[in-house]
Formats: sequence, C-alpha cells, structure tokens
Amino acid sequence: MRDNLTERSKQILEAIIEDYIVTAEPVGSRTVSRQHGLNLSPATVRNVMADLEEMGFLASPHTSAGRVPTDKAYRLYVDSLLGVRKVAREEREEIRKHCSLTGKDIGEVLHETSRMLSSVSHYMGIVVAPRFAADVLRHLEFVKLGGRRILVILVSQSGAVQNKIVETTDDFSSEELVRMSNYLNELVAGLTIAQVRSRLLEELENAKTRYDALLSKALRLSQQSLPDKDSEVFLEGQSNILELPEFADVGRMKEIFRAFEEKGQLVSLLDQCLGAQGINIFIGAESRLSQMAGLSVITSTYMTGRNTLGVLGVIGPTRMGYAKVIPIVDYTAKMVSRLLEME
Amino acid sequence: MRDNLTERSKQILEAIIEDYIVTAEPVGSRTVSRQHGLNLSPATVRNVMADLEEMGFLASPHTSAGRVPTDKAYRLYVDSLLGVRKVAREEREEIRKHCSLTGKDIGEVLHETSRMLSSVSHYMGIVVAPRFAADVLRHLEFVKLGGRRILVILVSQSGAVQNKIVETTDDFSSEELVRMSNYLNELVAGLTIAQVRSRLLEELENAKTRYDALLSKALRLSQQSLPDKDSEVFLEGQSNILELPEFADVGRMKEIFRAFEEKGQLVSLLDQCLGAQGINIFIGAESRLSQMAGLSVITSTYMTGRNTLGVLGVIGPTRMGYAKVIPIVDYTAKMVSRLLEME
DNA sequence: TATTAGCACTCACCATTTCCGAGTGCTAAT
DNA sequence: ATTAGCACTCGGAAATGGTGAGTGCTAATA
Repeated sequence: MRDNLTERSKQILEAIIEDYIVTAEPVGSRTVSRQHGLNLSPATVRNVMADLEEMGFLASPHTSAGRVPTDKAYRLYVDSLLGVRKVAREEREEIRKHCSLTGKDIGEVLHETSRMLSSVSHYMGIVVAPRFAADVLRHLEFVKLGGRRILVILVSQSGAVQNKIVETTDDFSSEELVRMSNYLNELVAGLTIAQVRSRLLEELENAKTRYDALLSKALRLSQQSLPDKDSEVFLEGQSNILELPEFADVGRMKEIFRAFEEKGQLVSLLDQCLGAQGINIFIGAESRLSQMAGLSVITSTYMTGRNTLGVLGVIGPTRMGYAKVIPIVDYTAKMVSRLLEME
Repeated sequence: MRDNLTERSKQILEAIIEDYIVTAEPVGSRTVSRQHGLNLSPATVRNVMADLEEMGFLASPHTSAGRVPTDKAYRLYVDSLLGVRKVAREEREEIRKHCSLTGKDIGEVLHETSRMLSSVSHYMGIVVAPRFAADVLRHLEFVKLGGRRILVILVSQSGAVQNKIVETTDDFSSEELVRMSNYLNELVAGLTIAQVRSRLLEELENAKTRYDALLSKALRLSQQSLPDKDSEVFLEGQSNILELPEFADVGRMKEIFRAFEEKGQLVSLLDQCLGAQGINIFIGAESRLSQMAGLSVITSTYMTGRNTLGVLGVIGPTRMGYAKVIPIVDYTAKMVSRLLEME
C-alpha cells in the first residue's frame, strides 16, 4: 500500500475522525463498520486501519483499544476531506445580532466578539486587537489632571483610543496644553503611530523648534506617551474547555491555564496569521508551543479595506468540530471587518 | 463547658488552624500536642477538641481523621486570635516597586495591581475599577471618525477615560464638533457623570437650547454616549488556585472557574465592601454565593481624599494565610490610594 | 478535679488480585 | 479481495485485605 490513499481508506479515516470528534473515545473497527454507509465487515476495516496506522494517520493508545486520529489525520481532514459547510442559520443570527457599534468602544466590541465566538462555538473565543502602532493617528489631546499630571489621549483612525498619564516637571496651563496639541496635531496628521515616533525625533533635532521652549517640551511630552503597550488579547470561554473529557486530568488543566494566563505566547502565535489572509488552522503540535498539544486554533484576519487589522478565532481541542467552527470564524471575521469599516 | 472559650482552648484552636493552613490536612491530637509549646498530652487535646467540635469550631471529615476548622473558627481567628503582623520587607518592596503611573493609563495601573497582588499573595488578586459614573467629569471631546461615526471621549477627574463610538444621522463638520464640545464642557464643568446625565436632560427641555439645532444635537449626542458600562474587574492569578489541594477535584474546579467567568456576581459581592472603609473579610459561605464555598476574600477600599474609589483584594481558600495577606492588602490599598491622589 | 495512659475500635487509603470485555492480529475459508 | 473465526492482550472496574492514623472511653494518676 503506497502513501496515496484509496477512496475507501479516506472514507474510513473520515468516519473515524468524525466519530472521535463527538465521542472522544478511541474508535473500534466494529463501530466504523456498523454505523457508516460503507458495507464492510469489521475485519476489512481492521486491515485498512492497520495501514492507516502505519502511515501515521492513526494511533492506538494500547493494544485493545480502538484507534485515535493523529494530528496528521486532522490536517488531512481539514485540508481535503472536509466539505465546506455554510454557517447554520441560528449561528448566523447570533453572530449578526451581536454586531453593533453605537455606545461602545473598540475594545468592548472586540471583547464581546470574543465572548460571542466562545458561546457560539462552545470552545474558547480569542480576539487580538489591532496593533495600535500600525494605525494612523487621527487625533491627539492633552488634558490636565491634578498636580503635575497630564493625560495624553491618542485616537487612531479606526477609533481605538489609548491614553497615558505623564508626570511632568513643568506646570503647564490649560492654554499651553491646547497650543501644544494644536501644534502636534498638525505636525503628525496622517502618519501612523510608528511614523509619528520618528517624526517627533526628527523635529526635536530641528533648529526651528529647538529654540521654542514650549514646542520642544510638547515634543518630549508626547514622546513619553508613545511607547506602545503590548497588543490586547481577549480570551473568553475558558470554562468551556473544562468540560472536555480530554482535559479532565488536573495536571493537563493546570498547564493550559498557566499558558493562557501568559498572553504573550498566544499573541506571537496568532501574529503569524496576520500575514496570511483568510482562514488559518493550527493543529496540535504544529505550532511549536508544547502547551498547545491537544489543542487546535482556527483563526481568520479582520480588516478594513486592504488593511489587515488583527486576528480572531477559536481555540478548542484537536478533535474540534471543524466543519462547524470554520464557517463561524470565517463569517465572524467578515462581520467584524464590515463593522469596523470607516469608509 | 459554656460557650466562652478558655484561654487554653483558644490556643489549641489557633494551633489547629495554623497547622491546617499550611498542611491542608485534617489535624490530629498528636500533632497539636507535639509541636506547639503547650505541654499537653494527646488525650487532653482530644477532650478539648471534642468540646470545640460541639461548639461548631471544628469538624471531622470522618471518624478516624483529624479535625478541620470550620468557617466559624476562621472568623474567630481573624477577629481575635490573629495578631496583626506588619508587611514583610520584601513584600513591601515588591508592592512599592510596582507603583508608578507615568506612561500608563488608569486601567493598566489597576490591572497590574491585581497581578501584583496575586504574585505577592500566591492567591488571586482582584481589583474593581472606580465606578466611572460616580466620578467628576473633567473633559469631554468629540472626534470625527470616518463616515457618520463620531467618537465621544470622556475624561474623569481621576484620569479615567471612557470612549464610545456613536453613529449619527447628521454629518457634522470638525468645526461643529469643536463648538459642540466647547459648549458642553462649559455646561457640565465640575459635575459627576451621574449629575451630567440629568443635567443634559434638563437642558434638552430648556427653551433656549431647543431652538438651536446644533446645540440640541450636541446634547442628544452626548447623552447617547453616557450609559455607563459595568465596572471593570481585574482578576488575576487564577492558575494559582489550581495548585491548591482542596481544588484538585475537577468538578469543584469547574464550578469556580464558571463563577469567575461571570464577573457580575463578583462585583456585587465586592460592592458591599465599598461602604465599609478599611479591611473587610468574607469567609467561605458568609457571602451568600454558593460558589464561594471554600473561598475567602480579603478586601480593602482605595480612595483619594475622602472619596472612596473602588475595592481591591485577594481571593484564596478559606485556609488562606490571613496573617500574611491581610497586611498585604492593607498596604496595597494605601499605596494605590496615594498613587491616584490628584491633589 | 484535671490530666493522662491504655486500649479497643473505626475507617479512609493503598496495594493486590481477579475478572470482564472490547478490540486486535492472524489464519483459513469464501 | 473480503470475511468469519479464534486466540490473545490489556486497561479498567470491582472485590479483597492489610495498615495506620486517629478517635472515644475508661481507669489510673497527680
């Protein structure tokens, strides 16, 4: 038996995967031969299964258990076996009805999206907020707080807001602050936050401004508030995966929760998807993170125009209901994109 | 034996509690008689223990196990047995070094505080952000986003920022938006957000503004953006409690995580502490929440001047290291208060 | 009278054993 | 090429028995 699979073995593999997805139990030859249309005796199925195991698509936990699909099997499954399904009507409803902007801020919208993804998929929903630094600065404002504290507010094109408190040595008047922000708004109009950063540096060197004390202070002030915080991640529905039998073991559980508490790794994993547009799937150990063993991630990017903003998706067990979840993620990404469109 | 405890039985109870706090194992009479200064035979200790059990301070999991302190025992312990300790030097260090404001926003500061509480205490840290509505509005601003979308930015006295996207039917020019915000800033100067709300309504009725289309639109616009979101909660260190032996059971685990995913209940529990200044302790079932069985909460309020802002604290098992954690929470609350002071 | 030693008893916990059946791989028959 | 038949494997549940920490009671002791 060569490495290319016959039609039949594909069908059997698919049957095993689909059975395992719902039962989470090793699948035996009887089961396959019985429930699925293909009329084959258990013995025949066993032969095929032995081949599939040799090719690395199946594994047996021990001699007298059934077979379990490997990551390789899931990969094949999502790449070629899986028929593309549409989003079910109720799911579509639930996604749609959550889409509204008025009265919320961007963060809230993304947070809710993550919650929605988790509740529709019954796994974990994850949304990575746009990198602020990559966005175009729309508006900048200084607000005087008590004492020597100044609040710097940055608004990006897409409506994201960042604010930072800065403590100054000088005591600026409100009028000075207004003048400063007018000056700066003009200086940086239309630049991305990242560009603003270098623009400020340039300007600091500039002979003209060097002799205007107020302006150069303004430059310094805004510079202090530019360091970007790490991108926000919204991860919801962690309790959903507590229900899964494969994580009933407390040790495994701990490991996963520890991993998710440190959002950084998660971000760098999902950042890899930023480049590739559309649906992206990591199965189990494919991502190099050992903590992801047994977990799969389905992501898609959301964007305005041709500008990719961020990544959203669902994290579940490798035996996730791909056929159902993939369309959900896809549809959600599209809806969020449309929602954030600021023509 | 009447309900008032002799000095000796108090000592024994204390010994049992403290032993149980570190071991998480039922404490037997041998153990008590051996390690603690009071020279008593196991038999004597047993007699006392039997009394304490009858009085409801101890419970036996089963005949041949030691005794376990009840919630009532912990209550007595924190109220009268426990000597007030100071914060250890290293802990104080760790708390202090985290206290800085520059380059962060309020949310970030509180989030970090929660993380810090969890890492210092080794339980969960929790911080409830100030109710925005109770704070005085400092500044209000409209920023035009693409299309018919307007971003409303509200800045409170204490430096908290809320922003909301509002979709309008009219297409305002930037100049109009500036005029509108000037008008409104003047109108609501010095009022709390809650007061602003009613002030806006009043003004909408007002004859003067009724005939100025722009102004009345401004009023409606800002009104739309006032509905407060539920107060933010920062809960960190959930994985810490995964380590605790009493939650090794998966069922218990699930329950707790489910409870914490729904932050609402947590908030309403902690809101009860807003009134009472200073340290506040809930032990196990004292809070009416069934999910809190086995958990205790130590909280304190943080404030600027005599204005209570919010609540922060630590959530741990009932057998928490009270002697260590209480001072930590107390000290942290003071530091955060000082940090947010905006003279 | 308060404390303590002694002792019989209880019961969770651990390790061991036993048993069962689902599932396999092989071989021979179709 | 497929399938029936069969011996074999091995995890997991249930039954068994021993161990020891801990108890409550009683009688001796200071």
